[in-house]
Amino acid sequence: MKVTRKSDYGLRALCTLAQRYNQEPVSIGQLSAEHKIPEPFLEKIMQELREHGLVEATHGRGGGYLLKKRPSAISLREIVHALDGPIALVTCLDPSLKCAIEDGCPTSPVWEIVNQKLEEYLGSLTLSDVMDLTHRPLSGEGDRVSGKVKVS
Amino acid sequence: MKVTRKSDYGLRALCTLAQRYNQEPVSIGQLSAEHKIPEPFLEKIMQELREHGLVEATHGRGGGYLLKKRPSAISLREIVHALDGPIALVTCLDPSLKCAIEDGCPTSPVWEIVNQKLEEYLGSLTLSDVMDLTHRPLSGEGDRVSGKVKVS
DNA sequence: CCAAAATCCGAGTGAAATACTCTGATTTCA
DNA sequence: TGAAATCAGAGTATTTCACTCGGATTTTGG
Repeated sequence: MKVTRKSDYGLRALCTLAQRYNQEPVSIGQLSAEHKIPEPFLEKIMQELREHGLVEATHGRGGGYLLKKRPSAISLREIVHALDGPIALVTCLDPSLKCAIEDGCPTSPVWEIVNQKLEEYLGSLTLSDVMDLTHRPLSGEGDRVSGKVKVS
Repeated sequence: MKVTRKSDYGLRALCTLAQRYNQEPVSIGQLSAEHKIPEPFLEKIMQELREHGLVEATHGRGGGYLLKKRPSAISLREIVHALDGPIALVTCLDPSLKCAIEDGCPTSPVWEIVNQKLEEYLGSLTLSDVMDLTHRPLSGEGDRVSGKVKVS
């Protein structure tokens, strides 16, 4: 039950791009230095994000990556989908496979529900929300609301 | 982002035990035949469930496993915890490890929130709910409520 | 009492997924 | 034209997963 490092690294990089939204492009070198992510690995990640239309790249000297949409229009769900693929909480739910037990599989209905809940929730969180949370971490003051992110 | 087969298999086996709550114990042989789970693997799974107090075993002829609590008192969360360990959506969140980036990790706050949501949700679903869902699958009739399980 | 039926326990293994790396090509701009 | 950047695809090491194996222990029916 894990989000891969790819998704986590990708999200970190996107946070930086969100901060510099509408500014100069940011290179892999800068991003990997800032977040201590291995360069060639991050390169792959950024490529996938580009292929999924979350980011655009400019080549050559002074080049790098830019967000293609505003931070509040990019959901966690999109990011995870781009890097880890659609969420299939259980192997059964992977559309490319078929459940061994054809009829009346006793568990897939629940996993489907949980899966959907998770997708919905990830869909409701945007890059802006992530940045808000980073700058005002959850500590002490009980339940807090920031934007549409409710913790309790 | 997957629940392991262990958790899925464990849940299936527990469904059977829930059906026979307060009856004779059910052996690994019966359980593995019913759900097409490899016997020695299921044996391990049942042992872990016992170690976590979800199930009790009786040895020898006619022996097998029984639920230790009523089905409505066993949550999906407990089951997953017993078999896959506490949910750590991202490696960072695993209490036994430490985040590479000590301060101001830009992503852990979000993952923590999502993690907690997921735990809460799994905690709200019980074995009884799972069984209700199995017998009345979600199809056609739009959003439906069964017990405290809300799908929409 | 003893043999069969069950669980218990610890170690081991094969395959797949994850987390990367490497090499070289291509684009862009100063 | 060459340095700085991305692009593209193949390759590899490590870890996790999904399961196996062998033998000990407990219980009960006959």
